[in-house]
Amino acid sequence: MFKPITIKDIAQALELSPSTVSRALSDSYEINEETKKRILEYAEKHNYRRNPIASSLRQGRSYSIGVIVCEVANSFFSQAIDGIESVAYGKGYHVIISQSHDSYEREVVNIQHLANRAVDGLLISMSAETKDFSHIINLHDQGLPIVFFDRIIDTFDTHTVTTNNREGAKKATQSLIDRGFKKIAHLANAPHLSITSERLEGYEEALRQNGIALEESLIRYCHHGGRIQQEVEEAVRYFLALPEKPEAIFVASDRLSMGCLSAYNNLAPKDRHPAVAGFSNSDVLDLLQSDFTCVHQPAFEMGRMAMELLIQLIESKYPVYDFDNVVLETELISR
Amino acid sequence: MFKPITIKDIAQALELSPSTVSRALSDSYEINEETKKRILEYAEKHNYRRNPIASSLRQGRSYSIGVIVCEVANSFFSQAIDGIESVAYGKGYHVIISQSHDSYEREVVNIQHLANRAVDGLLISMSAETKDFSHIINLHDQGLPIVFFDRIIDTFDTHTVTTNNREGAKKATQSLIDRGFKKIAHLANAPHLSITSERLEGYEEALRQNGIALEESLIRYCHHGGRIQQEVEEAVRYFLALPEKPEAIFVASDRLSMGCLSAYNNLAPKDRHPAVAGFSNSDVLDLLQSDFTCVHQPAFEMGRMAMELLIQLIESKYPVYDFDNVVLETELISR
DNA sequence: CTGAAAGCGCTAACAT
DNA sequence: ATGTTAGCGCTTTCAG
Repeated sequence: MFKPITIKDIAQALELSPSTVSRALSDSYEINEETKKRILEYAEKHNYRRNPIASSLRQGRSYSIGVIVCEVANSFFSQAIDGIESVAYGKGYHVIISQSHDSYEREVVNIQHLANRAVDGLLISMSAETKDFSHIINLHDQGLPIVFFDRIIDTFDTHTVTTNNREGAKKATQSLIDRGFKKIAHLANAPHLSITSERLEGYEEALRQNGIALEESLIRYCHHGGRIQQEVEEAVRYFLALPEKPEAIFVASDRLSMGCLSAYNNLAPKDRHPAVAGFSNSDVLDLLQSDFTCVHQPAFEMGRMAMELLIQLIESKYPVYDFDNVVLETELISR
Repeated sequence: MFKPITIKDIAQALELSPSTVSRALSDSYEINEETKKRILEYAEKHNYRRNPIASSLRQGRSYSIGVIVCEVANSFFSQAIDGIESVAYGKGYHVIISQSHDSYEREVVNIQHLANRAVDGLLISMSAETKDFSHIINLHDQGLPIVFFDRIIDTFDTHTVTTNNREGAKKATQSLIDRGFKKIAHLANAPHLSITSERLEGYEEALRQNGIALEESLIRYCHHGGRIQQEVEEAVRYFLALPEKPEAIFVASDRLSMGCLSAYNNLAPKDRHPAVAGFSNSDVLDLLQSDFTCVHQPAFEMGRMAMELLIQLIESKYPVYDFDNVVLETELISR
């Protein structure tokens, strides 16, 4: 029904060859300024748009990259995506976003889908459920450039962008200790995530340095990253049922904080809510609980960096063997 | 570096022609079951993936659709996207998400980008800032299928999916009246949005039916849809400075509710906060203010429907002149 | 039921 | 500085 104008049409109209037109449109130095101007003007006037599909097929590149995150409705990831896009658009790349919803199955399907869709590279933050990495390793082995951010696989030779999770967790826990709390619980993410163990370490270190004994019974994991509110509620019920209830909780993520505060709201009167500190990039969570202290990750910057590293990989003429593992610092926002 | 296997490779290996292989792979009835099986098995074994770019070029279709929303970090839109994806994946379409951040400029750029990127159709929810629709009209005139959802342009002949905004607003306002409030303000979205006038109508209707005089001075618009927190704060300051402060506010959107509650938190002691009811698909807003009554839109369903209508347009053999304007009901969730 | 051949729109090596 | 030609991988007439 609608037939866009092609390079051939322009060539015909201007009595030139398609190659000349193609070159002029990509501003090749070989083309006479005069001719170039004529072509550009004609193209502009007739609203010519390069057909990216044909171009991709010819060049073997799609100028699009895929992003896999657990969900976009999450402050951290939406900010990271903004960072990714800020770089991508500038360099002529298109960003295709895909959500795993922290489900292993959907992650596999989506990654296949994207790879299949001929993206030039992948930006991945692992789903909480994923324990088997073969679907990613396969693609990587086949030569698809991949950069991990936030939730990484450490047994993987490629660029990564993370935050200093250990230090962030330590700061958050320390802030609770400074407020006089001793019995500090930890609501953790899925155990096999990179961020989980790092944040756990920071929590433990803070306790140790303050001479507080670590109690395993005060640590609860959420195997689906809080995707299922029930698992968070169970953890909260557990805390509430303890003979010695925690005075404070260090929560590992935004989503968990949300679920945790919500569960306490439902299950216990306000005066029995513990103090909470946790990782969060939300701009509303502090409203929920006015004394909510949060560890803020530089999400935008992380997205930016990850995208830049990915483009580096994609555009490198030679195989890259030297990988960057960027670690950015967190910021503690206390009230 | 990485060279995927092609139809030609399979044809060569099996001593068949590429056309036979192609047909077998798309399960054509013309192909001998035996041959088909051989081909499918070989393809499977060698991990063949159809090159979607070549396929698109040939077929003149990309099997991808573009979605433009103001932002994904918004419960309503993220739920709508889930709905869109649920249909898209089932029908073999790919979804490319793009955010306008309620900025006219970004909306134009992104829509161009998507159209340029050869999507088969567009699912659009207008940005709050957009008053000039020519960028969309152009594409539509060129034959690009477009379906609007939530924030529509009514002077546009195509399918639309919305909620009954008037009725929803009326219910929310009525709930405030039922709680005994008489002086009810309205914090509205950008004035030129379709949803804004409809929700305003509902608000006015509820007041009228209860014999409450409409006071223009109690209505404040946020021209950037609350994208700029400052504009929300200004409105709240305005309400707080009124000689007769509103006892309750009907807020037009999630984002505005967030900003509004946040602003009150910062600007006034808790006992001076008005009751609030508003449109929202958030699962946390009620935690902010326990008596927050919200009008919930069937976001997932809206996304689903919009996508189905779009596919209908795309796959229709003949030009479509008969358009559906689906209106779904809202649900009032009161506390 | 299978094959040959053309072509989607663009680009790049190889002329000239 | 411009043109010729071939081909990316796939689909689809048309022919057998």
